[in-house]
Amino acid sequence: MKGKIFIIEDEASIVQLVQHNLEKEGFVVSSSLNGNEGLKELKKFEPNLLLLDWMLPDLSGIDICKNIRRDSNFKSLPIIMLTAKGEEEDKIKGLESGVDDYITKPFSFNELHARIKAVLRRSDPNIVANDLTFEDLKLDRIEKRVFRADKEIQLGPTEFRLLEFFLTNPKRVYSRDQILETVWPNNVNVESRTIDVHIRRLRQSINIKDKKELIRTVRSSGYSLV
Amino acid sequence: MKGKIFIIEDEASIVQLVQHNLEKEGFVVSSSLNGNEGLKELKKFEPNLLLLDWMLPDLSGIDICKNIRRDSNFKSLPIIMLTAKGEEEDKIKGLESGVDDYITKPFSFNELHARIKAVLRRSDPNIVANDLTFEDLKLDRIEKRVFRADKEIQLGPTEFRLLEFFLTNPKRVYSRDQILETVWPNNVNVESRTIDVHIRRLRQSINIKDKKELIRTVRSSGYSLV
DNA sequence: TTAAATTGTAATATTTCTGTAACAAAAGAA
DNA sequence: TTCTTTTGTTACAGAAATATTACAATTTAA
Repeated sequence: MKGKIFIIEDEASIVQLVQHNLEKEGFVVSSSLNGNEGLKELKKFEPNLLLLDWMLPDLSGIDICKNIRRDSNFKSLPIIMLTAKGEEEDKIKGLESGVDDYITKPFSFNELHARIKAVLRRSDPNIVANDLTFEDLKLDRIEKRVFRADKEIQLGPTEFRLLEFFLTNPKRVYSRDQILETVWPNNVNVESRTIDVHIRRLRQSINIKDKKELIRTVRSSGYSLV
Repeated sequence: MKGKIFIIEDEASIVQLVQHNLEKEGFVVSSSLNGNEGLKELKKFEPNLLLLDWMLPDLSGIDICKNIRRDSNFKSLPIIMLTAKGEEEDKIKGLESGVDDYITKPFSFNELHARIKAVLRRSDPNIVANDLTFEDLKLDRIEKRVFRADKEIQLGPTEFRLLEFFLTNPKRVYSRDQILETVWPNNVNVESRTIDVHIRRLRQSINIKDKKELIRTVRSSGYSLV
């Protein structure tokens, strides 16, 4: 999981291309072809970044931008504008609308990807970081390896995702529901008790003799990394 | 406990959906399907926020609104109107009826939740705050931890909720009934004396030698944080 | 194709929490 | 003071939540 990206763009071909490539990169992507609906879906989707077309059939990109900035829950949502050449870059550049970056069509996916990473790195480093660390725990997303005190640890895929999830927000307590929602593939129905078992497995793997327990149980609430 | 919300809305499906989700978020929720009764129940329930349908079978939303604003006990109760599309948003927007926000149906729960948080943040910051503090007492809702004079204190779930409850309104005296209503899960029947025991347990946990007692007993009324 | 690893669940064990009852103590009322 | 009401304290049994284990089914690797 490298974060969620929402796209509002009326050219279906662009959406398709970008969405497909981003998903290949590990992002969770959702999109809308028009402004009004997009705005609603976006708020439901709660992305970590928005790709926003400058010219839309109904609402203009700026209006959407303003709307988002006014909403306290999305005040700091990073936005990258997609503009067509000749759409007065200066205007956009100088805008007070609160855009984090913009890119001119046509663009290569690599170009876009680079910008996305750059913007996300600023706003929420954990989302794009290749390495997640916490105390003497280290997780390498590229090589899919986990280390505790420099000793490599073998984890199954689910335990890996589970640890990855905890590492993006250490200390925070997550309910079993929240864990299920983000660690398990969507619409998969697993018992909430199943999480206990995976927690147990994860604990067993990452715990080293004489080192402190890293996963805290918060009775009636969930688990957290400490 | 993240505060109490009352819903007056005649579409049972909406009520059910919203109520269920709000409860999952930790709010205590009560609702009514029509205006006249709703108004009565609301005043008994004493919510921190009201979700009010604009079009009701008996009373109109505006009438309810006016009634509430006339009642000195609820003059400043935050209200979010639920309107159907085409119900002349301008009118509502410009209204002097004293609505704090409004949302157009159909809406996503996330959208509603965001607005509720925004409105509550303005009217009663403690209800949605992540950290609650009072003197040298600190409660962290995200990490589910409690500190007294910077020393962490271990609390059971019920004691935690109890303290959380007191912290949202320090100094205020709460009757046992009020405490029961908001700290205990709905429709659970426990002896009112049970609260005494939990108060005792909470006291035992948060009291530090040489530090003053934080929970005050108000004979024949209840308890409060001082 | 076989062996090894991974997953979800159910069953069982263990821990921690809760509510109540019973009695003690304190505060008001008479 | 003495009686009455309310609150404090304690201990304990049952409940609830979590931990642990084993296992069958499935997926992946060899």
